[in-house]
Amino acid sequence: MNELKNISDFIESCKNNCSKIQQKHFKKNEVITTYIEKRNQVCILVSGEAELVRYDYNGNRTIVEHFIKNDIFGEVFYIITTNNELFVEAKQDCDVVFFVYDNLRQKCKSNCKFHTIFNENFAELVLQKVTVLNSRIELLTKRSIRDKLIGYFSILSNRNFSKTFTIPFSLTDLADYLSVDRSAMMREIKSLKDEGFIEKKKNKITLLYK
Amino acid sequence: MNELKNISDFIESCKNNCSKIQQKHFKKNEVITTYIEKRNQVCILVSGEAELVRYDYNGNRTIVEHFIKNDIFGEVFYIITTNNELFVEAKQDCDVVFFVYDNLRQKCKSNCKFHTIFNENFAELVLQKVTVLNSRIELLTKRSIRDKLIGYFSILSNRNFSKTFTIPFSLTDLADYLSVDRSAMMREIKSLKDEGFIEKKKNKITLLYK
DNA sequence: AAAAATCTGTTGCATAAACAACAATTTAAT
DNA sequence: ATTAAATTGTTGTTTATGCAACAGATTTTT
Repeated sequence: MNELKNISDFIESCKNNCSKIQQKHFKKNEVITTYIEKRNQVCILVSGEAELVRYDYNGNRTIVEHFIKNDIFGEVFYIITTNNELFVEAKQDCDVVFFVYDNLRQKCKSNCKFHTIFNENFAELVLQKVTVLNSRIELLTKRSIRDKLIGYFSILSNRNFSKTFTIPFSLTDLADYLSVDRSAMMREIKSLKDEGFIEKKKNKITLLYK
Repeated sequence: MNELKNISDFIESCKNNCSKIQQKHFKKNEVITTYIEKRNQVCILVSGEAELVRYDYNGNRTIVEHFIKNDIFGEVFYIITTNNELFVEAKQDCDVVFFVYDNLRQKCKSNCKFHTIFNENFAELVLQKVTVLNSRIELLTKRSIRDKLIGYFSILSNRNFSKTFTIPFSLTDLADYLSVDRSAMMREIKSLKDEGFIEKKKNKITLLYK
């Protein structure tokens, strides 16, 4: 079985091979897709940065997921219920590849490279996604803003093999990602600094404990 | 491709076929497995009821996941970081099937039915899990206890195709599942009743809106 | 290069949620 | 059948978080 380390490169290499794949370019702030109807769409971020967001009736914005290159998303991963208004927004200019899950699973008539290899690796990709989602649930179930911050910092620290790391988005976005009020979060970050748990220079954090 | 509607039955039908599968019985309250080392274990609940729980330093208990028959879980689905103390507890007497992910993916030497069919369906199973996890994230990102309750009730209502449904665990457990304080949740349920949004008889809820 | 927009940092105040504690009820164990 | 354990329902008090608002810094747009 071929390992699919870099999906984007792989897709690039066989894009003209399969007629069922579509690629589109999006400018910053454009809406890439919405999760409203159930079309079983699968999307892969080939370049750029995007977020799955939700606004509630109070105008609270939640960053449900944050996507970077090679990330896979789309409605296939959701049970659509009417109370959700989810859409994926381009944070930077993006290239996105679309295809439909049903087409993917059925063997392509032309038996193309894309379908064969992708099928072989799909389970692994989805499994990967499950681990990410589980970490996210870990975070969201923490009871206080402080615990959420510490948990999130710990994930970034592990991912970076270092006590120092950079928060991959703005603090405003971080609050929306942790699903808490920004000013309350800022206050908590300040306490963590004052109490000597962390050091912070712009978006660069250093953990001072353990 | 064979559809894997009922995993437990399928496993039962080919249990003696493959030496790599292990089945164990657990009594209520026993610990089925812990997510501490990364052994890539995959578990399937063949019968009974179990929960993935975490206790934090304050003694707060969180029900991270709730498993029923045919649910699939295990460390494969987690990135292990030392701050987590996750374990799966039997809520009722359980039968659980264990195997290792690496063994699963490699074709079994004896080319057994289990490996073949399971492999074919693994992506679908994991995809299913992703949708469940995404719904859970949806819930947990809601900003208030009230919104979490309404969101959860809405999921149960949809799943049941009815405005009336039964909460599948105790109210104490529900609070641990929504990751909120029980008494605060009770107060909120009371408000929902008083304001005429819901009706409640024991664990049976009826939605009175929309 | 100037203007506009967004993000950061901070604060006072309001309020939702946590904490703590207990009685009543229900369920499980002996 | 009785005791023990767990769950439910409730409430007063405390605390953490949300809300609102603003000034200064930074980034983006024109």
